[in-house]
Amino acid sequence: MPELPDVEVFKRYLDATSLHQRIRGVDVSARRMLQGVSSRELVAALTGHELAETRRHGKHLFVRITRDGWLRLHFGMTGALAYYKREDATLSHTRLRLDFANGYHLAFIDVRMFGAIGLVDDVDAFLASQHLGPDALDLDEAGFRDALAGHRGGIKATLMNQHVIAGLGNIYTDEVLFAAHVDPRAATECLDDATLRDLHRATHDVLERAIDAHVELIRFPRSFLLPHRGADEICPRCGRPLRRARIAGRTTYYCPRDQPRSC
DNA sequence: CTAGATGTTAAGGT
DNA sequence: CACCTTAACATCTA
Repeated sequence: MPELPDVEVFKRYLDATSLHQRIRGVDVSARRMLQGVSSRELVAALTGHELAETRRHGKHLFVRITRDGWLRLHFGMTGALAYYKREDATLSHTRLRLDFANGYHLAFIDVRMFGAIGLVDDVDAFLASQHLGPDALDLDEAGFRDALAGHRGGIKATLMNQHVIAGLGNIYTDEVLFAAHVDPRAATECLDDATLRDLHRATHDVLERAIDAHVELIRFPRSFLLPHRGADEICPRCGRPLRRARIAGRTTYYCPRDQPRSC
């Protein structure tokens, strides 16, 4: 479920496993996922070089290749990384595999292939060209308020809009709204300063706690909404049934009693 | 067999 | 123009 916390965990995983090793071979097995780069160019850019550092912005992960260029990974709905030693092969749904000189492999796995693989010269230029908003964890309270200012849609749609703030998806937007007691159907423009302040605080708290929990459901705080997504679940705060609705085009869980803040 | 699933984007409607 | 919903992408699972 790659939203900001998941991608941050992938970043740390890659940092801990795959930096500073010579790339001996590259296998591109999903040409359709390549964006703005040919299979041949990607292989040439990686082969014989090393991964040197990583950057994350929202749901995008960038990996610098010595001496120049950055590999860009977007994880779509089902993307993930796997670092492993077994020679025998290819984990199913591997779309890009790097073979390191030490015998290990780094695989980018993506069942549904909604993710993307690219090569960029300049990360900041890429972010600007995509009109991506600031990373959700980089915003202070004033920046958060400024980012949301002027958006007339519903708060759920605004928070999920990557051009406004980068990193929140369906799951964590629900979690942030739940933490701040805000009705997901509320209009963004009518939220008062106190509510915006609490939404900002909730965004940081939720994302940081999710990263700390390593995005493993079992380790999430019991007070979170996430473990309770599903039919017939109850609000972990008030014990009443959660409501499931379609808001901003996505399945939304919220507590009608505990998330009253609106206009 | 069908419906729905974490993301993004284009297209069409109000 | 601003906003909303739907469909599409590819595949798996309940």
